[in-house]
Amino acid sequence: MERNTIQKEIILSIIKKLDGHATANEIYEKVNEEFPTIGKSTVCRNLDRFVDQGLIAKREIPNGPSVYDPIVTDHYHVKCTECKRVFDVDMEFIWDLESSIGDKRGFIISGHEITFSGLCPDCRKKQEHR
Amino acid sequence: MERNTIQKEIILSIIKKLDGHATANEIYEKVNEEFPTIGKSTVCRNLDRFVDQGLIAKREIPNGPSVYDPIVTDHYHVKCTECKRVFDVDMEFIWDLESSIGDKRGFIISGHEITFSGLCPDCRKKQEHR
DNA sequence: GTGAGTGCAAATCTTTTGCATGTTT
DNA sequence: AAACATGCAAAAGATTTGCACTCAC
Repeated sequence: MERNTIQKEIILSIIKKLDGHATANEIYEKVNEEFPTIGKSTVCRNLDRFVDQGLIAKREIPNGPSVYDPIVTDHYHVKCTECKRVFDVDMEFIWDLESSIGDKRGFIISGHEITFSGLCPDCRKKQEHR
Repeated sequence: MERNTIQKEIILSIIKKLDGHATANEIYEKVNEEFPTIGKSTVCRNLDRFVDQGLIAKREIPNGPSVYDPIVTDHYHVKCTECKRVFDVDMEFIWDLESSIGDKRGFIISGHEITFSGLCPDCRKKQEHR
């Protein structure tokens, strides 16, 4: 049977409070401020558990650490090529995207991710100032 | 001035010979068979250089090592949820996908990747045998 | 001869794992 | 008390970097 611990409570409350997403490490650091003895592995383990339970979503990002998201509905992301931060994209989710695949060659498709790359407003401004 | 070395020649010929893609490590191992003294960092450095030169493409895969691809034209990929291997998808590249984004919020979009997830035929068969 | 390129080891970064200890039920 | 969860440190996997040495030019 699953047990309730203070660690879980704090980790979950930190994520639910996010306005965007955060990496496991960022979450660890925030949790650490409130609860300095917590271990990074506890954070990672619980994040994965919350994902399994459907409480939060894990967004796997090309060439970078995954981010955890309090919003579990499917949507897409942009990753800034400069600062590597990840943001939500304002775009309809394409539910039937897999129907665009011609020959599936025996694959059973279960989902998809779209990650745009681009320059975020902050980094663009920094570049203009040069 | 850029110099020609045997290492570069071998690495490039190995990739160009691939029928799919391979991770830096897989390429390193193949190169190592022909040229046992080569270092892994030389392989990684040269792969990145070839990408910059447009000779090959680097495909960044969610939650896994990037794969290098002798085919530089844009296309999409499927990653098997079991064996984690990456395959090409038979699907038109959506050149104007970014026009589907509503509010870009100041982002300058430069590209996108779509990675499907699914079960490859090999792993499916293995599951059926149980 | 000069400096780009190499090879090695070490460092980085993210995530996972082994295990003794602590805590919830 | 028994089982589950935690905290720490170490491991694992991918990639990068520092640096002395080598070799292509």
